[in-house]
Amino acid sequence: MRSKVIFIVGPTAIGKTKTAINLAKKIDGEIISCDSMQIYKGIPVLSCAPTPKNFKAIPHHLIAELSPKKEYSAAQFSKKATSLIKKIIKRKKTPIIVGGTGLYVKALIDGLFPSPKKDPVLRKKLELKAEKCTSLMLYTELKKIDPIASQNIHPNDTRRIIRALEIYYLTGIPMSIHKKNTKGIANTYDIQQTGLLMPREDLYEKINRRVDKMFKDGLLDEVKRLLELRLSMTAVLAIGIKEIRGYLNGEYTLKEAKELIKKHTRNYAKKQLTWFRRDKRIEWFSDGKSLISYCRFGK
RNA sequence: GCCGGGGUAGCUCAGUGGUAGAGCGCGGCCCUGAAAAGGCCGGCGUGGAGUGUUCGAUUCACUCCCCCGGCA
Repeated sequence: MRSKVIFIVGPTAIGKTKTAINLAKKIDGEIISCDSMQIYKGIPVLSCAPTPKNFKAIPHHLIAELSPKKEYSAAQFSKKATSLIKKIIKRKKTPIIVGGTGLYVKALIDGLFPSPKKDPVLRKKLELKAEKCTSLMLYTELKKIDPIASQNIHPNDTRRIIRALEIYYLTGIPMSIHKKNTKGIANTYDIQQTGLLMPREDLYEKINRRVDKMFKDGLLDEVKRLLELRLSMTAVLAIGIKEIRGYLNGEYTLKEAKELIKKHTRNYAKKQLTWFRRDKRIEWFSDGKSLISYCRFGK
């Protein structure tokens, strides 16, 4: 019989962390964070990471263990998480993957094809080309070498065009061919994907309240400290950093910075919902209790 | 009360005698090594109310209502 691996996904602020901890207590699980920001050290408030108190009750992984000076990616996550799952199952515990970073979930479940890391030199070259000759030119180039992949990429989406070209130039094989050879943990384990959902209006309200609380919990000082470091390209993208920097530079008031953070977090939640809605394997629940009960006893 | 400015999308506003747009918001979508990123699509409207002029009014005229300044 295949071992069970549970996923809890959903938009930010909906209560995944709390639900996961309650579930872990009931089924003797260990939590793996599937989140592009919680991996970083020194940003507990900004990333809304579980508190050390939670850590004591339930083992947590991939939280606050990477310097914000370092980059992180779906591939790194997938690799780390796959090996953690193996270890957790060996200990006769149930892995619970919790997080809102949709691509990371997909990378883990369905796999990433073995592909080259980003090549900064080649990328720079392509970026310069895009700047000089417009992205349409790169798009035409991609269309020639990989017509299938180009169908799902918009001519304006320079970043995605560059990645597809990069893969081709580094491997000699078009991305769409690579894509057929992916294997994720879905081949090895019994995946149970669950999600939390609530009316949009309520969620936005909850997000607004949480941002207020983040400020009370010392967000401003945390970001000030962070800004003294040379942040990596990925860490610097956490919602809250550029907004607070704008305030510190005198571009707008603290109140305005706060409203911007709320807005950007709401926009982020919306994008997460679009991403997860697409995956028909997810079982949705409107509260943590019914999710937990489903994971324990089935429907 | 008088004088001036203004009432158009959820908000801020543009424009036109042939039933309306922009930015933001909001909604939908795409997606493999930056994903809290990047990209695409959608106007969501009783044009303050009414009367008149006109083939035709959101646009012109008049009356009323409401907001903002100034004078009383």
